[in-house]
Amino acid sequence: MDELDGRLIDLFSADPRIGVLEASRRLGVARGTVQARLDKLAATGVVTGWGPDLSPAALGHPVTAFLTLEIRQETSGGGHDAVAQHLAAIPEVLEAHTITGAGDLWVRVVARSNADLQRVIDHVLDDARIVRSSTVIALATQVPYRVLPLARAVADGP
Amino acid sequence: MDELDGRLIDLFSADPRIGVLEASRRLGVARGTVQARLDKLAATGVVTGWGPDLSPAALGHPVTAFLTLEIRQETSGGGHDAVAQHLAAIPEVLEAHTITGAGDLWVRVVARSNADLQRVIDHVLDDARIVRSSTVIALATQVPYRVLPLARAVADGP
DNA sequence: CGAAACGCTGGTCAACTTGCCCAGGAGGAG
DNA sequence: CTCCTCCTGGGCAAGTTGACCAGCGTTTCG
Repeated sequence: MDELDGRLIDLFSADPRIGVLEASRRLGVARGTVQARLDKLAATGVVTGWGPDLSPAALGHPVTAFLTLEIRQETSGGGHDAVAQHLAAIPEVLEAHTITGAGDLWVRVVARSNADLQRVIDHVLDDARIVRSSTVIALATQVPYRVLPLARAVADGP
Repeated sequence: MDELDGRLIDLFSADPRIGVLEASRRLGVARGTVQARLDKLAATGVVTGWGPDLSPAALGHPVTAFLTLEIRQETSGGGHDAVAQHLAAIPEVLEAHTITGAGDLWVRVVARSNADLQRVIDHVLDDARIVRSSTVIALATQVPYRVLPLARAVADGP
């Protein structure tokens, strides 16, 4: 991940349609170099995919909420994984992580409206292993999700 | 956003390199149709981009944490935006939203290690408008970020 | 009912890009 | 010094793209 990789990612993030040849022209390097760098970035896992970025809002789900779930402590284990499976089956669940604290789970959900959010939450909580939950609603996005600045910082060196 | 759009997004998510022609072959529709659908999906904002997906972990930042910030109440307003600008300047800040509750801000950060996380948090809190903060560290990802299931649900109808 | 609008098909065309190959040069490591 | 890695610049066949077009079935609307 050197400075050329940084400029390469910058370029493709700003203009993903350009293709390898055009990128090599803009960066002033040979086409083979661009191909090799892209292959390496994919091989090292820095670039995980080129799929389309989807907007939940444009899909009719403009409401985002964060749920914090408390999971029943079980000596048999597997409680987390079982709940995770339950969550993964709900399309409105976009993301879920275990977090520090008393065996808690953090979940990002979206919904069509505040009323619809109630339905989604009910669906999420429909699992006996969930003991308690709290909900906060995201009002506005101050910083949209982004990794590019981090990539720049890493590429431009410490 | 009908069923064909759903299959189209599915296809390009699973195999972004295929191109319009190959997609039309696999879906059994004319090439012009695929082009028109993709144009429309982009025009309606459902597909916001085709940029490379970057992995913070592969960039050397495997530690994810969520910060909840309490912002000083100001009658002059603009406190949120000013803090947002402060946050946007920090590469390790991947995302920030205002949330319900007492004027709070929710922030996602990454760091190179738990020790490095301290440095990042210090950096985030270096703003006089931030009154209080709490931190939780993400231990494991139970459900990775995804929008595809939601897109399928929307496409396949209510 | 009839007409217009719309979306899809299946075809053409030139221009471009891709994937793959190669030999050679520059720079660092042993 | 020599090996090794990376980058360059070139060439090739095959494939893809973007832009068109006429035709046709369906839906919408006056």
